[in-house]
Amino acid sequence: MAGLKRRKQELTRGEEEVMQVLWELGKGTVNDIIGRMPDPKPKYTTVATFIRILENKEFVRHETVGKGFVYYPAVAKEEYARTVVGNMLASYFDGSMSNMVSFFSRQEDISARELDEIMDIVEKARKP
Amino acid sequence: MAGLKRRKQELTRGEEEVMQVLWELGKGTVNDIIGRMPDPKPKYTTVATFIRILENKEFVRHETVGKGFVYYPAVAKEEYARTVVGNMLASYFDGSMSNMVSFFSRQEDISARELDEIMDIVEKARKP
DNA sequence: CTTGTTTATCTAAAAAATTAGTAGTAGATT
DNA sequence: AATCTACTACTAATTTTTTAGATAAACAAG
Repeated sequence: MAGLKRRKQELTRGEEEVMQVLWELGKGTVNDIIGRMPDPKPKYTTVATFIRILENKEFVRHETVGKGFVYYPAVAKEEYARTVVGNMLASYFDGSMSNMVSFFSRQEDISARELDEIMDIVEKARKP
Repeated sequence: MAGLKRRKQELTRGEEEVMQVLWELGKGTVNDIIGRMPDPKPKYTTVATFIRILENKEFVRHETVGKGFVYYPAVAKEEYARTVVGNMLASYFDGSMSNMVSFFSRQEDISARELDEIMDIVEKARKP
């Protein structure tokens, strides 16, 4: 478009769904991926197309095993999560993680156990 | 598709960009919205189309002011942020906010000041 | 009151994303 | 070797999203 510009290196929803399966599997063939997808399962060629797109975007690579290909992530889930979280924080919490935590704790969307855990994590991170 | 199913009540990227402006403005005409969009600005009818879609999705409403319409959000930014964050946590952090905080504190993506702030927030939330 | 301006609605073109068919190939099977 | 099978590559149809033109209505200016 114009004012409505794409954020670079973002996956579409379909691409992301395939990546999620591949992150879970570690590696696998197209059929392995389909096997992990919920019903109704997409056709082989549909998933193969997403894989091709993901290889072009350099999110996926493959190696030849026997007659066919085994695909695996070229971008770690954690690495992509950073992008996603960064965009989300920028869009909704002024780029600040503490703003986000603050909002959710006010909303009581975080359980007492979660709060305890966050407390521990932050304490440890502060004095290493 | 099939295995690749849409998450309900999610906005497309273009729709979301218009919503962001409307959330920022509180309320405004189509031209007000265009005025806040980055160059190159979209055409009037482009934004008007997104507004119509957003009204159908009940994310936006309007009132008549003078000759034209003034649009305003029907869904608060915070409310939609919950959906977005919820989906993100489910996809990348096993649904757990503390997992997310943990990951980012390990990555040293959170500054010392942010950690202090989160500490304060969590402390206060724990004993009200 | 006629002409220009603004703006909402309707329609549709263009682009992007999703889905899937077909063909070609290499290896397995009889 | 001829056939069958499983797979990748290529192509394309379909659907969704994005973009914007054309039309019509309301109002303002001369």
